[in-house]
Amino acid sequence: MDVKRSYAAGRRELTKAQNRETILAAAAQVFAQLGFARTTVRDIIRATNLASGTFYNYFNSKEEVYQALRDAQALAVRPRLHQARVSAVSAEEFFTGSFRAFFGFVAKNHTEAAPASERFRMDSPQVQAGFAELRQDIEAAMARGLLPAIDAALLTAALTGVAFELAEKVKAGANVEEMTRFATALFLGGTGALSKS
Amino acid sequence: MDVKRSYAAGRRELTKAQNRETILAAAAQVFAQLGFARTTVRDIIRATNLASGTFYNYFNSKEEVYQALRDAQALAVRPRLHQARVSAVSAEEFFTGSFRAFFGFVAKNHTEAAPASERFRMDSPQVQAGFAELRQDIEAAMARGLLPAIDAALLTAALTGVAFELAEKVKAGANVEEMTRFATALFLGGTGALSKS
Amino acid sequence: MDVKRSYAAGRRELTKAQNRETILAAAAQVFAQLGFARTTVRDIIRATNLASGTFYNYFNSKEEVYQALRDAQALAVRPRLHQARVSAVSAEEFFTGSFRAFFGFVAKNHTEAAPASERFRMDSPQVQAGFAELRQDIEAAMARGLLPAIDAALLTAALTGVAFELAEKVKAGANVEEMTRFATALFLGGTGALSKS
Amino acid sequence: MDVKRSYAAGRRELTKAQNRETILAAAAQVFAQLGFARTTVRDIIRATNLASGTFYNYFNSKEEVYQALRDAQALAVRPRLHQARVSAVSAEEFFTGSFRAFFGFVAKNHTEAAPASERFRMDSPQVQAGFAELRQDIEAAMARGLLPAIDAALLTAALTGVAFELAEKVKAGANVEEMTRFATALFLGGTGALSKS
DNA sequence: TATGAATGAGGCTTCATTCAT
DNA sequence: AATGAATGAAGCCTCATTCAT
Repeated sequence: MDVKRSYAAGRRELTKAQNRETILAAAAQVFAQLGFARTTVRDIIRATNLASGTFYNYFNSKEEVYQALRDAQALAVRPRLHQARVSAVSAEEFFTGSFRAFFGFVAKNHTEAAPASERFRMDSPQVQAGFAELRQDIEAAMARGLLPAIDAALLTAALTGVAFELAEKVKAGANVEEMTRFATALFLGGTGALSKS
Repeated sequence: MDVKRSYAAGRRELTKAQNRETILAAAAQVFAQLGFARTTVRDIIRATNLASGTFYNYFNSKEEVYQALRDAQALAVRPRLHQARVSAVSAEEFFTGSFRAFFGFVAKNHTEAAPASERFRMDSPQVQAGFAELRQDIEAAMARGLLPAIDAALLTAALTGVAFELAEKVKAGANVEEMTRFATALFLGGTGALSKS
Repeated sequence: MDVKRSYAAGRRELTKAQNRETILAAAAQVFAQLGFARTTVRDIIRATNLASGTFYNYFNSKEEVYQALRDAQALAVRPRLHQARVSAVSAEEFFTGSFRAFFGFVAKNHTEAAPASERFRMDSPQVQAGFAELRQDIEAAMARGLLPAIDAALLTAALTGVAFELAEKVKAGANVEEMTRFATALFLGGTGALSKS
Repeated sequence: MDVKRSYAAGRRELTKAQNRETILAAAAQVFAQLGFARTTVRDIIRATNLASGTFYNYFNSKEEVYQALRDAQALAVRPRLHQARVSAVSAEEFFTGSFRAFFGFVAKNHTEAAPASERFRMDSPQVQAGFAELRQDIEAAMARGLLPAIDAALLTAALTGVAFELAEKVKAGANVEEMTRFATALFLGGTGALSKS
């Protein structure tokens, strides 16, 4: 019976992980199709083979699923962004590396959203941590003399705004390198000017 | 009889206009508190003294109310932005005037939003028209030689992203002039650099 | 002022009658289009130029409008049916006259109903009176020796059933004379057989 | 585990079947009391111990419930009617058997309807199939020489009209045999006359 | 742990009707 | 008498969540 149990437990573990992934994959698809607001837990369940009750063994709400998805994305993209920034030896590399990594990620990972769906951004802990990390990297770069010493909070905000706005262009098919060049030049020139003002 | 009718009509229309305003005001408050997605028509109605059915004499959905709010805002702020841009005689004036008008409007008109609520943007015709106008103004400024001839679509996106992102700082209490200076310097330097790349 | 008042009163009378007719005409059309069950008072009002409140100066519900329509129809067709029956000098004339008058009326007065609409029959007082009259005419015809002395209640029911069922064929385009011949022969032969059983 | 599952499934399905029957029984009662048009889904739910949402696990609308009821009735009565007709070796048997089966069924299965409620007929597939079957049986009987060769469509309509109209008498307490005799004689004589005209 | 039917709160909307003008 | 906006009851239906199996 011990053997049986441990075997069963092993199977169960596997199934647990699989079910979680099943739900996440279904949710990613449904969110992309309907948008977050119009998606219901039922929609997610219906996109799987699982029973409605099973959902609640893994998540407590669609918000939790959404955060898990965002966290997974952030976990996937953050190290790359961070790496691009800490290894930069010039301001140009700092910006180019960051934007290229971000736009590249967006180009690869975005799914077609419903056309008229609302645009929104939910600040999950991981996403917030991502922005905090960006700011820390900026401050570190300023300390290293890579970037001029300007207001790091505002620069973070500006970078974020431009990155997300151009990301829409990328989703619409724009070229990653062109977006990267544009954003890099904008911030290179912009931070140069800010350092003198 | 004519007098009576016109008097009656006047009274009626006054009440109607008042009710419309009542609903819009309630909706603005509830949207700010709960965010658009979590707001229901019932929430809006409950924030007024009106009966549930009355809502439908004025709007067909929360989306319609939202668009009416956005349109009203856009109508209020667009002429000012447009004016600031067409009267600019230098790139600096172009950016400074635009950002100052926008941040000033945001500082005066924003309502307290729930801190972690989703951020979203609904593209009502008026809002879209506002972006189209921005782009046309940019292109006109390029034609006038005020701005260097760079990709107007990308510049529009970047301006939009920075403006909305810094607007959050303004809502959080940041100084309008400081935000204006920062954004202006960023884009002055940025567009200068882009024109040479 | 007296003159003025009486003139006004005259106008009003006229308007009153007109409004009633307006509502009845609109109701007839809407009932035909939507069926009785799916028709609402609002639908009827919307099919007129009148205000919603005005409806209640003339009728208290759609049921009342419906009865008024049925009564008007019954009033139009009953005298003809009655006349056809009392003037009959043979059983054949009795049936032929009745059916021809009924089918002819149906052919002229039916309006296209929604295809999948429910079929229903509301027994307004006038309609009930119409059936009572049929039965009386039947009994009178039996007394005159025109019809054999069989169960008048059952004969009334059978005539009614056949008449309404064949009326559907008439509405679908069947020939009035053919339906009349068929029904007449059926009841001539049928009553003959019943008198011998 | 198999045992457990099948047991559980058995229990579940039992409850499901019971709930379905509960809803159907409640609907039959409410339809009879209020008539179809005035019945709401809520009325049906209120006539059970079930929660409002439960209704929608079984039916999507009152129309669906109604069709289920009609279909069940049609399924119950059609084979008997069909059997009575195909086994008939004379016109008299054809009519007698049909009417007796139908009136007998009505006498046993009818529920008390509100007296002045509308009478209506919804043409569910099963009901339509019932009429089609009647017509086919009639045509087959004509082919066999049992019935004279007259217009089968009109005969079907006439039989239907008389059957439903006399069924009202049965519901009101009339004797099944007497109704059967009356209807049979009517159609025996009637078809005889029609064959000669 | 998985299942999936039951639950009932709560969303949306329409409607008949009232009543101030 | 006519108007038409306001009313709120009441319909419809979906949903997140529970819980017996």
